[in-house]
Amino acid sequence: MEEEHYGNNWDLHAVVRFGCRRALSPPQPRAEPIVPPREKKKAEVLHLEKQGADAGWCFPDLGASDRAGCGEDANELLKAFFAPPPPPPTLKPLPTQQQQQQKQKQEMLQPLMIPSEAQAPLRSPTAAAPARAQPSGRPASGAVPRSKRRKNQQKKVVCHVAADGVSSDVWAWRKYGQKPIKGSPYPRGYYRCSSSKGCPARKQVERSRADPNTFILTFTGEHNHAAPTHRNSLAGTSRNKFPPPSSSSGPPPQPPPPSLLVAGEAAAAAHPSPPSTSTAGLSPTTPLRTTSMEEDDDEEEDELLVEDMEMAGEDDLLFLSGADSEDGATPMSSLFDVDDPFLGSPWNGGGAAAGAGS
DNA sequence: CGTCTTTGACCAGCGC
DNA sequence: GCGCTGGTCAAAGACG
Ligand SMILES: [Zn+2]
Repeated sequence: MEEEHYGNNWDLHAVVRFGCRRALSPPQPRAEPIVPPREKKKAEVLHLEKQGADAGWCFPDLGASDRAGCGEDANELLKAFFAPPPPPPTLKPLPTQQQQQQKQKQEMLQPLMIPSEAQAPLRSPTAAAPARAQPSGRPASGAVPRSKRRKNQQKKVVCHVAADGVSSDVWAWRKYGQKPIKGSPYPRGYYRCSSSKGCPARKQVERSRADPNTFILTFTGEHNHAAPTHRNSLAGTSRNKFPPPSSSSGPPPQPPPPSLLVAGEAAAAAHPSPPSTSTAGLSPTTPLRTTSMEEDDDEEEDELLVEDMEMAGEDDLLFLSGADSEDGATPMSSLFDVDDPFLGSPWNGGGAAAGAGS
């Protein structure tokens, strides 16, 4: 049930919105009561706002961002994540706390994130890192249980970034899942660090319901390896799936500036089409292959400026917000496909979207 | 050849 | 105790 609903809803909306992102920028009139009284727990979230990837992407440091200097700390952390040079391999299991997305949504609805009371002042002592692990139920699988994913105790860093920001990281991310979220018209994409096999770092990309132009990135886990100077995988990386000849989807994508790197997750999220892969990584030395995507109008969003970093004093989550940037064409490829295969957006030309489909 | 993407199904956690 | 949601895994397909 929900899926169907979501599918229809976010797909269309997403597609449409994105298509007109700039042209129409109506904040979604969706007035849904997204505030389920269900979740009210504690979560450690850091709220950071950022605009402009170039300005400085921020990466989450799940391990260190506690709440105390979240602002500066967070920034540094973020930077560290983004910056390939100094990657401290020291990662420790971070305490984890989970947050409720619905709550996030609420915050997003607000003009900026307000950490204040919105977040609950709770926190847990530190739990051991989740470390995803094995499927618990699945027959043969790995060795770790699906993870002890505690829904409530995972430290996550949430960043709001423009579409381009989504793909701005030095790490390569591989998409391992996508699901519609109940309070959001848009689906959430789940990405894992593909730079290292055992890297527990995970990234969730979701389109902001309030600002379709903005993406909400949630980082969980820390990288246990240095930033990749160059992705390990070259092969299937940037796969761009262009839409079929039919359609119009618009002009071909423009070459994204090398500044960003990373592919575009946002693209996917926002645009249905393209490539997928969020490859990212790529350091300045590495050319990014990423893909291109086809963005119709917004290709220019790439700069993230950190506008405000507000850390919720007690939030366990780090919120970064990137407003929409407008410069930069960041190719996003597959963050989450908002395009959804079900709807097939016109952008893609009919469905080519995502690609897929398989 | 290798990697990544996509989709479906399962499981776990949480809330009521 | 049940139901709901979210998160992850796995398989197949596709692309570079
Ligand atoms: Zn990693």
